[in-house]
Amino acid sequence: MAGQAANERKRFAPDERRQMIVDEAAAFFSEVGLEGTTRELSQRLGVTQSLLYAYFASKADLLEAVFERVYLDRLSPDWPVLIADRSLPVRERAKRFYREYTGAIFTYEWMRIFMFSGLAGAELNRRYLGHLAKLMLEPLCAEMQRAAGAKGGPQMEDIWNLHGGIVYIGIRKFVYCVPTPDDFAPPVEAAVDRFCDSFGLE
Amino acid sequence: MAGQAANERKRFAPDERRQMIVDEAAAFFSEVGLEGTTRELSQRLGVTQSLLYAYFASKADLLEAVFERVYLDRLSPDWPVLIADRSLPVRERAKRFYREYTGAIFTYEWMRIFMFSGLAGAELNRRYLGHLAKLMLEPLCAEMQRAAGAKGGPQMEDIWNLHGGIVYIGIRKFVYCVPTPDDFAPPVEAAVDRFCDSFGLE
DNA sequence: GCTCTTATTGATCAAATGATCTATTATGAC
DNA sequence: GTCATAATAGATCATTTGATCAATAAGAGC
Repeated sequence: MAGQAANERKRFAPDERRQMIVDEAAAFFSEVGLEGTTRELSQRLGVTQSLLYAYFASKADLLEAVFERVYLDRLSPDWPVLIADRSLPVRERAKRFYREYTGAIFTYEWMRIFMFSGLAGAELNRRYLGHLAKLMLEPLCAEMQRAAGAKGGPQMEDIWNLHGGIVYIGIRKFVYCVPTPDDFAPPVEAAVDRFCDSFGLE
Repeated sequence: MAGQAANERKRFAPDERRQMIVDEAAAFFSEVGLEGTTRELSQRLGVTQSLLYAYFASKADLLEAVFERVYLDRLSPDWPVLIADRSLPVRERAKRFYREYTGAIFTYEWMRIFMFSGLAGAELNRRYLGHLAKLMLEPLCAEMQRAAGAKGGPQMEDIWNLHGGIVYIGIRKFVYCVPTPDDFAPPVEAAVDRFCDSFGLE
């Protein structure tokens, strides 16, 4: 059961092989944590451990590549446009944004790698949250304030509360591994609805 | 700078020493993660690594003791009583509960150990969440439904949304290490208020 | 002050792990 | 088919790490 037909040496172009490694590494480290061993990863790739070091100078180097792959392009450039689109009620914009946003990040890999790296104190996490706030949440907050007018809309801390309530669904599912609704859309929309209701937003 | 006056051997009663170890272990593992080494822990205790094995059969055994110490008695028996106390409006009950609950769990140690062990798949986490739901959240949900009457109160998934929005404050602070309000009470109360408002609860 | 119990130390083992280096061989170019 | 390039394997090193055990000495009781 140890090494079956493992001696079939297959040769790949460097770019292709590199991507194979990063892909599998993302899946692997999201499962077992950032301290997963290079040996176990190489086994899952059907490849020698030493091969990893032909593509990455160190394990930290490989992890950095994983972070980049996982974080990169998760924040769609369409979302700031959507949030600023005043032809739609803010409520509808918020719903669409969070439907798409949760669709993008509610995956086993993303949720867990984000948590693992957050706990490890990765600077990348704070940078990501900073971008998210600046590009999506602060504009959303401003749009809601504008729509609320004299009634006084939400402050950023309120927006973070909305955000947290929604993201927590993913945490329950992928970090705590407890049952959640199969379809995320209904609870997400309900959360946005309640939030808008409480601020009297259209 | 290595070992100063480290050869001062101090003797403690077993119970006392055991508690010293568990206390320091909780602080240690919450910082560096569950893969922190027994050697580094023993250094912080000013004690030999082998001493740890005089009190715990294995590292897993020590970790279990840490989990127990961190989780035990976090859920106050007063809370179910508070939640069921119909001499107060549900809104007020919910506020008090979450003020006290966040006061109990919003610590560096608790938040991070809970995350670390959650990611590690610890059964203890799911059991804790099960207890929390059964003893606090489900009764709270029922009380809110009762108070809402014909208007139709929240479902459990709504309660989880309220809960998540509040807990997320602690996650931001202790896991992601990003700025949060110094005083948790205002955002917590605001979240409960919005939630109750949206369900038309007194 | 002496003795006895046992909390604690120091040395050590075996396995695991990140990393390196040379030998091998698959693949494309001609 | 032959050759040269370089992708890959295999062996190996130096640390790290969980765990064990005999030796030591701190502190209580007499």
